[in-house]
Amino acid sequence: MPKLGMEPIRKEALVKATIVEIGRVGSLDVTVSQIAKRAGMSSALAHHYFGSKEEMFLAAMRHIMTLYGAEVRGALAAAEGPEGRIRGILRASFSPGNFRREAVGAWLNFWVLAQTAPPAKRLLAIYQGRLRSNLVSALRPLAGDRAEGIAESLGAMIDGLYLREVLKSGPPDGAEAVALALRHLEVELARGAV
Amino acid sequence: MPKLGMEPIRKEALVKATIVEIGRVGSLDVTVSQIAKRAGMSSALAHHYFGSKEEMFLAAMRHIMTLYGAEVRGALAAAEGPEGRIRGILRASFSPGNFRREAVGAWLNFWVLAQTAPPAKRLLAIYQGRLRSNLVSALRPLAGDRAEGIAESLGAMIDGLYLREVLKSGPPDGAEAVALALRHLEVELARGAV
DNA sequence: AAGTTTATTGACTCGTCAATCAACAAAAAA
DNA sequence: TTTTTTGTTGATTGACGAGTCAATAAACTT
Repeated sequence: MPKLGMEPIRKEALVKATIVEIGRVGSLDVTVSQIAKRAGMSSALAHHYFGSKEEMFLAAMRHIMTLYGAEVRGALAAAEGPEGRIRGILRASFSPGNFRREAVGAWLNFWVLAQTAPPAKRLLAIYQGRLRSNLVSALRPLAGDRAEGIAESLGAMIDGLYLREVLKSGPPDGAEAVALALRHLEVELARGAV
Repeated sequence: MPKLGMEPIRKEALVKATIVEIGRVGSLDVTVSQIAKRAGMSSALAHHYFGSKEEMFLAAMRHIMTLYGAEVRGALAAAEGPEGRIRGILRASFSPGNFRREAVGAWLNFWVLAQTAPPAKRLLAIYQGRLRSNLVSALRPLAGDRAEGIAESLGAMIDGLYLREVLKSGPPDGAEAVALALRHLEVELARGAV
């Protein structure tokens, strides 16, 4: 039965199952067996490919970040002018793919892990650095030396909206989140113009 | 040796130890033994007084929220005018007592729990309701029917700043957080005036 | 004095789960 | 064809930890 070249297929299945299960249970307390079962294999195989549960979760987060990064790059390429670029970043942040329950739940648990686990901390730093740099470079032409500060507060706003998304009951509403973030931005820029 | 009337003393010690240990370990995976040890008693006694680990953690969060609530009430009583009231709420949110590492770490883990544990969910809803109502009533005279929207975005901002606080390394800096939140507010209000 | 309530803990139960291992199967390489 | 590499799992290990319990003791009640 063993077909060759299963590794990437299995890994992808595990990564997706990890996200689903963590979203379902709401914490990192999911067992490897649960994840493996959802991915259609034994827990031993999951360990075989990833070595440890933490490694599995980190791979899942890398996957989420990769998708997000691709969406941001797409939006940046299509955007016209600095303001369009910022709108693009924000819309990507709250797009249905990234702002869905499971992904946001994964983020929440990732934050917990990043407090103490160095690999998670590093990964988070990379992500935050990219977001920050994207925001700053788009803001620079609009806000000059206020770019850093605005990027900072926009970043906090985005995180806060993610957090509220996990905590609220009811269906996700990316549109409202984008609206709030955009209003914040708009208002900051308007202030600069004054 | 048993002195009577130990219950409140033990409970308080446990509540404080819970916060410290969760802050130290960074997750809810602290053992009851660790907490009990820090509080200077056996784990059996901790179970005797609280029944379960979750109950213990909820008591810790109630404690944190009580302190915060007291500080907010104090600030509101001393504040002059609606804008002063909002500033008071924000300053209380980021005061050294509430914005310290341990407390913020406890919040992060509380959010995780509130995703799924109904008692935590209820407690969070109560807290969020109070914050929202405080903000809205202070904002009403300044922003009229935009009060709800501003309260919403200010709330998200506060959560986001808390989150960033746990994640960043280095000493806590409540002052900068207040500054960011106040700027956000100021800018929202300025926009209303236009 | 006898009985009850409160405080306290060491020892134990019971369950769970990450990680490992031995073993089996099929494809590819030699 | 033998050997090696890749895929796969059931069973097991080993550790850990929440919650219970029996037992001990001091204080308070009657």
